[in-house]
Amino acid sequence: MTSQDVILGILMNQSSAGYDIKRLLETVFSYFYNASFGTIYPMLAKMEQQGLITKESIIQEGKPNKHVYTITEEGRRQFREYLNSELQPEEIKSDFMVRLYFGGLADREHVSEWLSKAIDKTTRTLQSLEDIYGRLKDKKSATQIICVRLGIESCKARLKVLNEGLNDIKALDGELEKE
Amino acid sequence: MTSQDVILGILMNQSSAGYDIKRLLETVFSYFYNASFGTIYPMLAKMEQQGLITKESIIQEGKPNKHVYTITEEGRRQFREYLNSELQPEEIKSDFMVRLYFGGLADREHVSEWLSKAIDKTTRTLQSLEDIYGRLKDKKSATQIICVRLGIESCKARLKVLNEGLNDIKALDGELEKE
DNA sequence: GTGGCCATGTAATGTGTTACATGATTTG
DNA sequence: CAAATCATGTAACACATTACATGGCCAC
Repeated sequence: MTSQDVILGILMNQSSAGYDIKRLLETVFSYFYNASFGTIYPMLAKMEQQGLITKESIIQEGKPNKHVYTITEEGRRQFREYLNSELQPEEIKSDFMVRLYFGGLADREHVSEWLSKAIDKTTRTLQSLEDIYGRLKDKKSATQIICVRLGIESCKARLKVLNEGLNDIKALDGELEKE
Repeated sequence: MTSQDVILGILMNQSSAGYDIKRLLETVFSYFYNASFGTIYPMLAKMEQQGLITKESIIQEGKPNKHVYTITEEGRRQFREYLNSELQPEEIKSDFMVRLYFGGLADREHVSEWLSKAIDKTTRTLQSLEDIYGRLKDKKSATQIICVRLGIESCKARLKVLNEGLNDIKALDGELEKE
């Protein structure tokens, strides 16, 4: 899976401009995918050249002009090819988990701070996923519901362990202060 | 966090060769980090040049020779600097979740296959994390236990939703066959 | 005798991020 | 009046993967 496949998938459902694609990625996709403008805009230009999408310039008042891209038949074919291709393993790069693993080498203050930040972030992610779930529960496809539920349940499980972990670390701090 | 930080962290605990580092990453780290030989070997060479680590050649019989690297004081300083640096957000790239999101555009057979594969993989990951947990529960630091428990509970939550999801999809298939 | 494990390394390639450049409009 | 939002795009850079090259030993 590359950014091209993701963009094609989005355009399968509705024609969009690069800016809109970024917005969508930031909201719904942020839990499992991300791409910057520096990826999206050059990729859209490349895809247009290859005939996977067509560009339409929309002149807006009070706002910059938009380039709305629409998927072509060739683009649809390419997307179907992606769906038929081999499923790729998940790629994760978690600074937080790496630090936790090496946590024995860090001060307890640092560890507490990392845990607190992870709790904050996970809480916010959970909130946003639950919002999405509430809004889309009856409208969206079965697989999108599974997708959002996966995020929600993962966040909940994560929060449980994170909170217990933070308590454990703080308990260790308490013991030390007594001595 | 770059591969350099991870390698330094590993070498903080024990001197290792590139091959051993890869092995370790594949087992314990695989849930939240990964690096290929093409990253590890050039990085070790670069780090030696910069004086962060020292190389010792071990001549082995019946096996190829090994280059065992040991962290220097400068390397330790550099690693502490990493622990003091700003926590970086998690990076995830999940082909599986992307496909699920676009699942409405795919055949139900494909979706079932993806879910089954995800269930298999998660089950195996859970198994390996529980093995690690069993072995290290009493030996390792509090933060490493949190780290492994995060993986275990995430996998369990994931499995629950995946199994429910697969049943839902199969139920839809059943309905269709009746018609 | 084929394939897998041990063990290191290089080069080509792919892919993506960050920072910069531009500029009008709206919101606090 | 500063900052965010809308909107597009480029160029330099960082970083990593894949495939290749080498080669002995061991198990099936």
